[in-house]
Amino acid sequence: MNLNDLLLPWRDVMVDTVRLDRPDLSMRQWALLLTVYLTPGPHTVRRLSEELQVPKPAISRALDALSIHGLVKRARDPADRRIVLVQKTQDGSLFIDQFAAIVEERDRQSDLGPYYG
Amino acid sequence: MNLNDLLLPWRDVMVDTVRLDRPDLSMRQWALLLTVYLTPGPHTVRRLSEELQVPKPAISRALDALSIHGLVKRARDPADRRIVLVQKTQDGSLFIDQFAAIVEERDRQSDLGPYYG
DNA sequence: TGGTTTTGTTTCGCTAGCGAAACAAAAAAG
DNA sequence: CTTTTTTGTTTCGCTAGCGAAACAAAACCA
Repeated sequence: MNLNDLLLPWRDVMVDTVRLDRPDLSMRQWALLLTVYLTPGPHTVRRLSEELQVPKPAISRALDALSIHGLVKRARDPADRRIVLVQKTQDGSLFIDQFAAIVEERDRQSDLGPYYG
Repeated sequence: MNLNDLLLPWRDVMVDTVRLDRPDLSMRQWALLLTVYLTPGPHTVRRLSEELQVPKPAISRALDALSIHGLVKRARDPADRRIVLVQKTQDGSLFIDQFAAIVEERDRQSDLGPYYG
């Protein structure tokens, strides 16, 4: 598999996400969002900070940004009220689905090859 | 194909690129970089602006950032000296190759499935 | 109870990036 | 020549994001 076949879907998806009007997220915010939606929880600030290898304040700020767009929400752990549990939202699930649709479409195009585009 | 199979490689690659120390590029800068390296040229500021649907000054600034990291270079078109041709560099090619290695590795992991991780 | 640790947020000074508008340089048109 | 158009950069005021350090609140410990 050559470089183009491998990376072209990535280019296409990135260009699509750059183009669209919707919330333009930084790479960190994307990584955080996808982690919350695709990997098993519970997702706490501490765990996210360790997993992404990003300082806690940066996680906190990124959560602010994602929350403003309604893509995630914070909830205190009732068993230990220091802990913040990062949770999915309906809007966030929709956003992820739309992103998945872009990825799927671009993957499909790439699989067909240039002669069928 | 479910949501996880489709998007997990994306999450993993984004997390990897967030983690690494090397130049942390914005989504726009990534889209621009991959466009220059993966699609046929010549790449002018105007064409990139139209293709990414991003204002020209934003392209110009993104090129500044990428140039500082040595990932692309600018060259005036000798035939029409208004035009700036955006060109690949050796460092940029290396950077792209490293990114491709991450994508390949993550795709491979995903193809094996969770039982072989 | 009074320290200590853990967890997450806020503040601080700073840098990078944004869109709109103004600008400079080169080429084209008249 | 002298406009006019094309191409890309710079300036402007502003917002968002950064890491380090300080901070607040809850839980733990002795």
